[in-house]
Amino acid sequence: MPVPSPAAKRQDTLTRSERKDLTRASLLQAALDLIGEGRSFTSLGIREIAREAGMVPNAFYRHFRNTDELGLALVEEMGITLRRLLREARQTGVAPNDMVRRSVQVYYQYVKQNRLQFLFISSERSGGSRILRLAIRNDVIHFTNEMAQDFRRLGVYPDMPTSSLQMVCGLIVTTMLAAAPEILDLPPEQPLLEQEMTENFVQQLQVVLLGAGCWKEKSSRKNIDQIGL
Amino acid sequence: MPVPSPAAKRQDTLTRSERKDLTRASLLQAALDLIGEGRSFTSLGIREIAREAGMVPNAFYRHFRNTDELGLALVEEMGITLRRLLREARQTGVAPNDMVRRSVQVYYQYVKQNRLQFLFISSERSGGSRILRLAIRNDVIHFTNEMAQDFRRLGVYPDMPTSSLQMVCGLIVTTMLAAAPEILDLPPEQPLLEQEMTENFVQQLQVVLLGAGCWKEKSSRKNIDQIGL
DNA sequence: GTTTATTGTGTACATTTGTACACAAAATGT
DNA sequence: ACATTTTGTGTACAAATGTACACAATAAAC
Repeated sequence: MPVPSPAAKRQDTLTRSERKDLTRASLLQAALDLIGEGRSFTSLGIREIAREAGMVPNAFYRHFRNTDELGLALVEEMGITLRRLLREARQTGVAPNDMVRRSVQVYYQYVKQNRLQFLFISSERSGGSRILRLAIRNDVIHFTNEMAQDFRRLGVYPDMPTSSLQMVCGLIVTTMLAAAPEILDLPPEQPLLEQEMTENFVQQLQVVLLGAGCWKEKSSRKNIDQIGL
Repeated sequence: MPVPSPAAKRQDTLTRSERKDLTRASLLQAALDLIGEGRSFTSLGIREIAREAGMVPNAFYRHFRNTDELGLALVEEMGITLRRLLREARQTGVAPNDMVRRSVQVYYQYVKQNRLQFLFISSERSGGSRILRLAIRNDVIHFTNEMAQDFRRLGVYPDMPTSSLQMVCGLIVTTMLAAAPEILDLPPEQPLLEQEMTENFVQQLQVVLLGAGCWKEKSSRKNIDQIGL
């Protein structure tokens, strides 16, 4: 196995697997582009994707066995996008007063910047292929758990048991993900609608966070989780 | 225009438009059945639906111009289903102590009973066709507003301004709708998973309702809705 | 330097799709 | 009673699709 100076790949020509990865990436991008043009992933065909990627239909099979497999690759890509979001959110910190509003703005920008990926998971999260759906749901659960860990590290709701923390984060994530398609459908350059929606979103998250605070109290007041509102 | 004794339609043969409505309904049902078999509405074709309904492809055009139009009819059907849910929930009353848990159980049963419709809106709410998406979103908004009116009538959060009430109901509806696909994907006859999921769902709604209570106080403490958690 | 494995191309074919057109039956309007 | 409209059928066809097979180029392995 040569591994010819891995830092400096050959000046002009790339190694085979590098090129393969490139065309593979262009297939993924082609699928995303088609989604961006309003087509839904579930209704995409092999030929369509290959055509958009500028290759002959059969080339598709060199990379994926069917569209579902390509979808799974997109889900994986989405996973790292979500993890990056969480990392950026972590750096934003938790201290300032209107942290919720800031986080919402960050998220808003993030959704718009990664438009195609959010379009994809928004529609496939409860859509077409069961395999994709479960894969996405899995990623969302991971995301939720990481968020809960962050809350714990940052000392948000320090007295709350981990399971409740996860439950609350699940609620937050649900709200976030539900906001994504509305953000994406918003007509561009409409600062009024934009602000209205953002404000609504902020308020909803504040309600959740306030509720989590009360929940903690109630749950510790009676040591059983049957609070019976 | 005869209108031949509208209460007693002709014994054996039905009027023309009645039969038309029947086949139309069978087209709608065929689409739902296909969805129930795991196919996604966006990827359904005219021929496929007509075949499932047991008619020749062209007959489809006597009722809908394309699949989107059929989708809109399904959305309309869904609208009355949602309204019925709200009516039943109203009759359940608001008084008892663990009302949330009861409501969740009612909703859970309702989703399972109207499985196909919830499958449909769950996947098309952020899926394929923009027209469908907006139609569904519109229905959801109506549903949310009716729920807010009910809250007002029943005296829940009496001091809360209407706009905040709508915001809170939006959060509840989001949570409800997000729960639907998970309910539908649950393997049948698994009371443990079922109970776990229900419990999580109950807790999330309790957090929201608790938060709405705190929100009211905070919002009236400072008369501006910029509370800055 | 020769062999082999990999990646992409071209051709091919059976299926399926949307839709157009002409037609049949039968209910409705007059 | 007759003419018309409505609703569903049958045939037809161009276009698109998934996939199989044989090939070309070329990087990788020996």
